[in-house]
Amino acid sequence: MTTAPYNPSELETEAQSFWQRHASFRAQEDATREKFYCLSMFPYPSGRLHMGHVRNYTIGDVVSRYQRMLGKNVLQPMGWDAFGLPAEGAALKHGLPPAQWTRENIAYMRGQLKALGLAYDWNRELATCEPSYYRWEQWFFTRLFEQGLAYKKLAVVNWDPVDQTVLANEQVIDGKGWRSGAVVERREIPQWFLRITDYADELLAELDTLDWPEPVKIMQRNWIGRSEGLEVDFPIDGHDAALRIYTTRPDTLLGVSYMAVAAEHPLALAAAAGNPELQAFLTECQRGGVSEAAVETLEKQGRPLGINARHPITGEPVPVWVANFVLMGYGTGAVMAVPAHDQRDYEFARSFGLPIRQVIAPAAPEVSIDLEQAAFVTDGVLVNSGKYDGLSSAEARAAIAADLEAAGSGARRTNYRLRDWLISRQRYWGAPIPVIIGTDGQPKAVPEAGLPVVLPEDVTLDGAGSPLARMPEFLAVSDPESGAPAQRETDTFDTFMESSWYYARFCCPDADAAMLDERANYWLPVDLYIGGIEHAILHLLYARFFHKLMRDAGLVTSNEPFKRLLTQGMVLKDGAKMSKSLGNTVDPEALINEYGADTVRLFIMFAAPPEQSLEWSDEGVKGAFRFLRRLWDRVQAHLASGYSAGVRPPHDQLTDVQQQLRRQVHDTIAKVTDDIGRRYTFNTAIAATMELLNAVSRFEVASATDQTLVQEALDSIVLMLSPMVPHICHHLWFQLGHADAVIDADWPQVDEGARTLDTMELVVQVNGKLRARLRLPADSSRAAVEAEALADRNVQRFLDGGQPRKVIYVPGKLVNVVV
RNA sequence: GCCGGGAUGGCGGAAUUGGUAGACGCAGUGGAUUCAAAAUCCACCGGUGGUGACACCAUGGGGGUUCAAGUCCCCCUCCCGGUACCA
Repeated sequence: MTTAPYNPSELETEAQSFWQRHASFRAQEDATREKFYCLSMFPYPSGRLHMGHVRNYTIGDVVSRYQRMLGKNVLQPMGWDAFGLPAEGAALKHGLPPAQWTRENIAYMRGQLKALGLAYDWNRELATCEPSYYRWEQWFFTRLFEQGLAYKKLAVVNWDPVDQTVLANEQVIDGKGWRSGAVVERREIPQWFLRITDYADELLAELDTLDWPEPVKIMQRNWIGRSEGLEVDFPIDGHDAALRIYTTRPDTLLGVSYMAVAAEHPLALAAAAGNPELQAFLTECQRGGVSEAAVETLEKQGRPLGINARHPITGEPVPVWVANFVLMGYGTGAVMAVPAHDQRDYEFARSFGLPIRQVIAPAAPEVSIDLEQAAFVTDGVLVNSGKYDGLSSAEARAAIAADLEAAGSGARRTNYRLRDWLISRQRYWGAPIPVIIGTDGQPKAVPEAGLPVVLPEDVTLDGAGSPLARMPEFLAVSDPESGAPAQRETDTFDTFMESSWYYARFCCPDADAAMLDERANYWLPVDLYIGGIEHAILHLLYARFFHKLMRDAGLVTSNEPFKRLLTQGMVLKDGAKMSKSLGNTVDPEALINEYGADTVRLFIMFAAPPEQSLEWSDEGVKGAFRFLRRLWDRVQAHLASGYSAGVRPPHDQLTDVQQQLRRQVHDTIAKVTDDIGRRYTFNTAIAATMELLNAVSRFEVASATDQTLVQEALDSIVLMLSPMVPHICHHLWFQLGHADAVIDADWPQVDEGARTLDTMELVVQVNGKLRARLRLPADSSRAAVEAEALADRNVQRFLDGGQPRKVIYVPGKLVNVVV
């Protein structure tokens, strides 16, 4: 009998059309069933799928299909994070409207996703650039605006003085504009914000309730950066207003040797008036990008302003400096500097010859410090601090805070590193901010009847600001209160706004009378969210915040959007991230055409565990293909063996070899279940099924019972692999004689009775070094094990006639003889 | 700069709770099959020494804790992610 060879392209098309015909992945709310909402981060439609997408979506698909086999009601949707900067870049380069470029990319990438055989409910597909989506975001913003949770204030941006436009941090390269090459300037403009800081405490506290990777939670905690400290006012000679700073180290207050303010600070501006040299320095400080990385890695520069602050305790004069590493708008735009106990202040003081005054000594006398080399930054005991001498840092913090509060020059305060979320962008390709600048100059929310504010799509970009500002048909509107002619806001939303609630809209994408309806509370929260580690802070924090806003607006009942999180690593080639600029990309589509989607999926799940970076290997892909062909051929050989599978005899009536095969089948089921269900280590799950297939290949079939056992093994392998390589398993399952599709089969059950062994293997160490192996009855007593271990020839050799000082026995595993 | 992560054979990785370092796969070597090649199958496959049994060395570098360390602690190097307007 000749059997058909493995032909992935034919078989994958067939399986996909089966799923489509049966609407297999359509998700229906059903209160009687346990739900599982599995979500992979939706893609930005950049043009083509890359391997990072393939990895992300395969992981989600494996979990979804596995959960379905456990009997859950699974929702796995897909959509498009469609607004964003690259569309504007492409528009400038190719001269076509961002909307057209975006929609063409979506159409192409949708086809690529379908070719991967992902179990999506395509009925729920959404794109954030559609008014049917962003109208609800606009509506929600108007609610936040009315509640005071959205507001406008000045903020610093990167300004390209040649292109006369605001630049994204990414568009600032070495302090210069990406297109013009002009030196970027810092400029303050009015911007929209959301009060995420109002939710800082809750965002911090509820991290503890989440089943997320600990590093991600730590990063979010550090980002929120809650601190207990003291706000201190330093009076300024010749000024009415004091200089206010915040410090978490009031214990070092007596060690202050200078103050530093931002270049935009009123004190700096006042001092520069009539001082061209200082003015030139302030202008110099305006140069360069605003990103924290750019600012913090600058060479620290400063100038004395020639004015003094008064120390709030000693009354001594403290010189005020302007410094390029202090930013206006982060905190108060001013800091106190204690060079002896802060490394950055130390380096600045060293550069500019400022005093370094020690006020903290190590609590343990044996610890020596050297202020000639570095600052001493840990807590200790106060010295050179007058009446506070001898107090511990903690005691001094309390005492100094109390004294300053009593004197009216200080106040204890909880502070956050987290800043309010800047949501306005001076860009075209985004959701218009639904605001009208009234005749009185005040911003007013667009009334509900005026929503959505539709973004005009037929535009030409020229790289100099938003085209919306030059479109009278968009700009002209009447003041919602007075009816008089007024202007629309031309800023658009940060695209993180769209990605902060799409997971909820997937639950009810067709709701046209509300942002969300009751279906959202059936599916939410997302049970498993999968995406790149690069989103560990911003996207995930914004989405958590937005969820709480929606909860407080009565739209959802849960507190958190994503119960469990899986952060996937990057896909690398030759040790570097795949990117067009490096020319090391691998096109998933070409590989699917050559080997089939199953091979691509299998390799990407096998090459590394999901959280680690994954090194691409073309040879490894071939190996994955060979394995699938071996699986295919093994099933064909089984079907052609000439024996018929029947009822399996009881385990204890099987031969040793038969029992051994069954034991491996059920050991493997147990391992794979744990690997997929708990550990998400798909690579080791695949390795275990490969070993099982190797065992089946070695197993000689010479009876109906043998055939029955091989059938059990192959059934199990196909079931366990089906989440990862669903197309080939769809066919093999039917070939193995099952009437229903493998997607509707139950996950295999472990037969514990098949796993018991009546012997155990122990390793014997002498002084922690492996010296022998023993095979003993599984029920051997400790005394019997020790006796056998000590009797071993090699163990005797290493005892060298000496007596064991101690014998450590780890039951079932190891004996360590200590001499 | 700051926050988080990583480093194991020629390569990707395994070792799940401190208990056999190198599972599984790739590459390679030898053999079978073939007119030949591809494909497939079998065997070997960290280093050094030894015919061998086996011994010693070895998980980025240095130190420590422990009967026992890839795993825990301290210090260091390099690489990666984030750093609020890339998504």
